[in-house]
Order: sequence, then structure tokens, then C-alpha cells
Amino acid sequence: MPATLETCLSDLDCASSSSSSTSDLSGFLTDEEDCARLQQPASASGPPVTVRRGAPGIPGASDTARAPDDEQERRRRRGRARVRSEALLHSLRRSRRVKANDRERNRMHNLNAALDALRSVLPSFPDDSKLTKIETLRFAYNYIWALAETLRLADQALPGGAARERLLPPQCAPCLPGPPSPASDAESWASGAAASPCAAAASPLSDPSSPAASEDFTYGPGDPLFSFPGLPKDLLHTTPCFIPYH
DNA sequence: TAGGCCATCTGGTCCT
DNA sequence: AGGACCAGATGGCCTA
Repeated sequence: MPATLETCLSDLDCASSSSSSTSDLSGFLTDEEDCARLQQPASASGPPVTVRRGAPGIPGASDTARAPDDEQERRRRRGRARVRSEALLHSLRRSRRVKANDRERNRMHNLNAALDALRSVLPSFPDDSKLTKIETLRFAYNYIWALAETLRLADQALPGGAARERLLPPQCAPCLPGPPSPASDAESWASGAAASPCAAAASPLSDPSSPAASEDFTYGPGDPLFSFPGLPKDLLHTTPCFIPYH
């Protein structure tokens, strides 16, 4: 049990006769005494009022004569205090769980919002069917690879990284694998790209070692997730980058 | 109706 | 200590 809960519970036990600390425990009251206590208006002046059952002013009811009854009463009070302690423990756990659930819900909503944002920048399909989460991730993965490959091929045609400068706004340049220094040429950028996990080969389908040729991967050429509008045709069916599908 | 996808709850673990 | 993250469980909804 967490220390804070123990502290709270011991505090509750010590202050069990105080009505001021029980205002949020009305759902866990165990008997009429507790209800009666809570019905007392919280008074800022003076000690809390404790309503007790029985007849405190009955003549002849001395302490010695009522000793066995007192012991029973003490036991009953201890029992009620324990019930209230467990109720508070349950209440605190419940409260934390509810808050944690709320945070978790919020977190998943944020995650879904990010996925929606990702979907919005991916090419859409004619049937306009919404990509599932896993499809979105796989498609984005492959789409990024295809874009990078487009740049790589373009840089081969325009040495010196000119294609990157023409095709990409400055803020996007760091997003793709690029040359480590301005002095790097297209070849070194390409080799850098090849070092990335995405760049197994330029012609993956002709390469038996490519993930594209592996049965471990579900998607392949012809799958709609491999069609990237606006990209060179020779890239449409070459996808060396696959997310393993289990 | 079975299977896929999803949202939510939940308890455990890790991190700050 | 509290929040973030994660994975399993569960139930609802939809579609073939």
C-alpha cells in the first residue's frame, strides 16, 4: 500500500470523530450515526458535534456497570473505523484510477489526432476509404521512402544536391537523409541514404535480399498503398522499405 | 455470424 | 509521488 494512502487512512482513523473530514465520504457511510454526523452543518466555530446512539444521560448507568458494553462499543467503533478506512482507500484508488483513465483517454486522443494529421499529408485514394492506423503508419513509411528515393534519383541527374534545393523548402531539408556537409555530393548523400534502414537497395524487387522479396511482408507491388501520386513512375512499384507484418 | 478495427479501462512499469 | 507509457482485456460497431 502506498505511503500516502496509509497516511491518509491513519489520519482518517485519528480524525474519525470529526465531521469536517468526511464530507466526501457520504457514499461510504455505514450506519445512521455517520449519516447523522454528516447531516450536522459544518461549524467553523467550536468542536465538531458527535451524535451518539443510546441515552447518555440515563441515571444509574455508571462506567463500571457498563464496562462490558463499553468494550463491545469500542469493538463496534473499531469495526466501523476499519470499514471507513477501507472505503476511503477504495475511494482514493478509484479517484486516481478515474484521473489516470482520463489522462490515458486524452493521450490516445492526441495520438489519434497525430495519426489524422499524418493521414492528411498522405496521398488519398479514389475510394476515399480511411486508412486504418497500421495502414497509415506503413503507408507513411513507404511514402517517405519513395519521396527520398525521388530526391536521390533527381540528385543523380542534377549533381551537387541541386534537386534537393529545388524540390524541398529549406525547413524540410533536415527531414530527409542528406549529406553531412555542404561539400558532399549526390553520391555521398545517396550512400548516406543507403545506410539508413530504409534504403536496402535502389531496385529492391530485383534484389532477392530486399525485404520486398520476403514473404515476411504483406504489401507488395500492386497494393494500393504502393501507389504514390506525383512520383516518378519508375518508383511506383519499387519499395525497398517495408514494415514487417506479423 | 465471424473477424477486423476501435475506444476505453486497467494494472504494471518506467521516468522525471 | 505522480504522470507517461505500455500491453492485455473487453465490448461495441461495421462489413463481408
